Amino acid sequence: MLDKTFDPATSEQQLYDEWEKSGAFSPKQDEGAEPYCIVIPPPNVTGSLHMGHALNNTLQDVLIRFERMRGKSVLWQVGMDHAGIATQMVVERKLAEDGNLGRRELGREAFVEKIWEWKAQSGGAITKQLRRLGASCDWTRERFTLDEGLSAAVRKVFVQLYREGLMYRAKRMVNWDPHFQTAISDLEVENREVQGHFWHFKYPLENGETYEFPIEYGDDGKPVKWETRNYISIATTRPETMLGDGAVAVHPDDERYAPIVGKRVLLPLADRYIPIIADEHPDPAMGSGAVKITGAHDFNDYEVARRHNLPMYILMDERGRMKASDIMPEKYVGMDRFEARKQVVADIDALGLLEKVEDKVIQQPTGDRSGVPIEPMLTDQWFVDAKTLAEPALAAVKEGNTKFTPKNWENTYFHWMENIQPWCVSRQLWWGHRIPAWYGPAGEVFVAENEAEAHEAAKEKFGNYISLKQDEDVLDTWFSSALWPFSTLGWPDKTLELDKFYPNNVLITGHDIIFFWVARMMMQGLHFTGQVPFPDVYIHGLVLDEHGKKMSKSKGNTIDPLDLIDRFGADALRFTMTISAAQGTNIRMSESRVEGYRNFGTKIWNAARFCQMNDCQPVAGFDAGAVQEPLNRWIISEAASTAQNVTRALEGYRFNDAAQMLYRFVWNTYCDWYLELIKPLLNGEDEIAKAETRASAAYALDQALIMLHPIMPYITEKLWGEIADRDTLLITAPWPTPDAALIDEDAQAEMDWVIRLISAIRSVRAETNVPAGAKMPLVVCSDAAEVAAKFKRHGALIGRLARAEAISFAEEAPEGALQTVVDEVTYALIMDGAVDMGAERKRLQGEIAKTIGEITRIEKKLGNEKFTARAPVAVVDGEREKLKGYQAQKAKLEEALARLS
RNA sequence: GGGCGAUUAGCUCAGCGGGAGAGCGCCUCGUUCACACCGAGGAGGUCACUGGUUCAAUCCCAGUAUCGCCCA
Repeated sequence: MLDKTFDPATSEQQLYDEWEKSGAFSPKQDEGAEPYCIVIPPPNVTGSLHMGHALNNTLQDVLIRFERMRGKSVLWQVGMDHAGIATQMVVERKLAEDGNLGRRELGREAFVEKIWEWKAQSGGAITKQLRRLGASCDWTRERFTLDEGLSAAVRKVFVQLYREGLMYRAKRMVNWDPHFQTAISDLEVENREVQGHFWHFKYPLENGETYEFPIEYGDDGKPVKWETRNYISIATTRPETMLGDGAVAVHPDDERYAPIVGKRVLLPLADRYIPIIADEHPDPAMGSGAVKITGAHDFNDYEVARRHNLPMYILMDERGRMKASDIMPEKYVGMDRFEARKQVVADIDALGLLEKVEDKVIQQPTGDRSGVPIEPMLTDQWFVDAKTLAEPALAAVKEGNTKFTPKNWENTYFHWMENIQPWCVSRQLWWGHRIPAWYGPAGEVFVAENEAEAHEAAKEKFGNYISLKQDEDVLDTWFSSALWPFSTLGWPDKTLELDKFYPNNVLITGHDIIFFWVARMMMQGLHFTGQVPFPDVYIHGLVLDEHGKKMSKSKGNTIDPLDLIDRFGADALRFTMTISAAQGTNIRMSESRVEGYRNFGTKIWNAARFCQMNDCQPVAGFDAGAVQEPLNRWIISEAASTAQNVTRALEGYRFNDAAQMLYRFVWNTYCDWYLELIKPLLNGEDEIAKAETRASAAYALDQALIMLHPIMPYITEKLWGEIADRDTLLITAPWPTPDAALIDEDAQAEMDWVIRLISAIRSVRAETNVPAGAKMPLVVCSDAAEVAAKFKRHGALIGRLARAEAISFAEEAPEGALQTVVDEVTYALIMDGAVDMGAERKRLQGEIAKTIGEITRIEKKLGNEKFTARAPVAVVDGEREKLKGYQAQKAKLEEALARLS
């Protein structure tokens, strides 16, 4: 006998181990089975399970389990990425906490050794947590981006791109993170709004020259008043960069400055002369309309400087400290950039050149990991020619070889791909794939898959052995992640797995990852395999808190999925995620929701318990199509149409619909009605009907367990095992095959009538305050044979569920009875005590009013000639039918009311 | 500034050209032998606003307002 509730804590671990041991997580070896593969978006080796992971992996697991049950050879390829910056940060911090030598003191080799030690001990916590969620991924094939095989793939890709001219080293503007002292890609930069200042400086014109500057304008927009100026006014949010200015730019159409374009100003503090140039970049409406140009420290200025061949002065070192150079005044050398900012402002002020300071909200580029302001800087880095790689990737989506669901995310993808910038892939870190480039004594570059090949190349060039030095830098983590859909399957080797599981079937991820992942995997996948990595991309929403705010540690509004699993079980969390995952919507996570779906689990648990108590055991060889009782034909029919709908929903990534339909089937159909309706049969005398009902109840429960399994794997597997001895675990049980023959519309219509009749009687009783336990004689006011036949079949259970007794037939309702109308037949309930006639009258009047409302609406519609002429015949006929029904109902209700008076 | 999305019951959200739905919450009743993590019944909505298309609009189109996200 089952307990009253399922206890996740005592069962989940055991069930998971059982699945894993059974080998169900690995693709089944069956030549005939269609392959199905999802590759996990690799979580970060430092990461732990958060709500986003819980959602992402729940949806993947739902599909994986669904397809596995459909008999496919299923692979959920799992693994982690090495997360260059994040991991290096974690380990450095840990070394510091433990009072060890720092990274630089340790040296590269020893430090990397420490990271591997850390990974062995505490890395990959998330893989254990994915198990708790119930993720049925193939752990035997777990991969890590720094595995030998995947590293070889990275080297091969690098070398090939280099040889094809799609990978190059260049001096370009990059986002420099002074905290980690590395370049990062623009995707790793967040623009944060911060309160800053707008400093207005005066740059004096050379040789004391002057010009007339308009300061007042008339109604026609023309200047009416001027002042004589011997300076140009510029405004900046970053005063320290003025030391590296190469020019002042004004818009070519800006008449205010036309007289001084081409002249020079003295750059204060630096004591250099710089030109005033005309360029489209400055916005005349912003500030003074004149912009200082610091080519080496601003992306826009860099473009201007290139157009005008301006010198670009690098002002800072890798930590963001002002560094010594020809143009750097001695006093600032060594100052931190923010200290230098204060000093520059003070010094300009001292020269009388500080015009004013405004408060201004500025968009501060910030390192998403370090949290410090990013310094745009001109440095030597390796870049991928993303624009060239993007072309086929763009075309693949345009042509529909890869489709996004929901489709509107394709716009985001297109926008990014069409405006793609060279991808900076080198990182000044130690943890990652070291760049396979070696340098000769004069900086000659030899790119090769290993050192020996580099030496060979060098020897060929120089004719003798020379010593080479490998590039110190490593590659962006996402460079290796981009290869994940095929590198994990063995590429570049031609493996069986690659042949079978590439392209993957679908990528499931959040929209914030479209750029990081989807775009780059599309580019690399197409370039190196000639095929899209996946035909489908499903983009799910974000998990927000109850108030619709993004969860973040700093806000303190995070909910820990593991905590929810502890309290409500993994199934409850998974069901919540699944039923909330409507396409194109975010998910607000609230505990009460999870609790509610835990209750849903308990509901099906108790339905199984009821079956167990009533000997409803699955019967071997049960033929659902041969069942006789309408009740049983009905539940089988409902199960079959649910199966059809759930299958279609999952095939179309409509997760919420699938969950919703299952919820309704289990709770509203099976538990609320079917189990109640079969009670009289189970307690009855008809042994044949009883046996059929027991088998049908067990069959329908099995169907529910099978279909719920992808969403709620634990509780369903547990029940599956508890209910009967099985040939297979539920995880590998067959998914229902669609069978239209099982759908019996007659049985559905008949049971629908039973349910409506019972509901109507219950409603009358409740609204007229009939005591809940009272049984009332029921008079059916009809002489139709059809009605009598239905009562013959279902009278007993109607009597039981509606608390009616002594069912009789008559032409008219007796005086003083409660009455209700169902399908144009009046039903009278005889009350032996005093009936609350006032309540009854009011109730009937209400029903009549409602019916009249419907009649009026339809009459108006049918009265419209254009409607009858232009609307489809079926619709018009349908309306006429409805009208007739309502009219008959109104008549019956009015009769009933009349009898009361 | 550009793009995308949202606005439906007290709350959280589905639906999307022909009778307004769910969960939670609320009210009334009920411990009848699966389940109080329950059952029965009920109240509650000019589907943001303004126009347009259509025989018919919560749904399609345009605009407005408010909110959110992304990009510059």
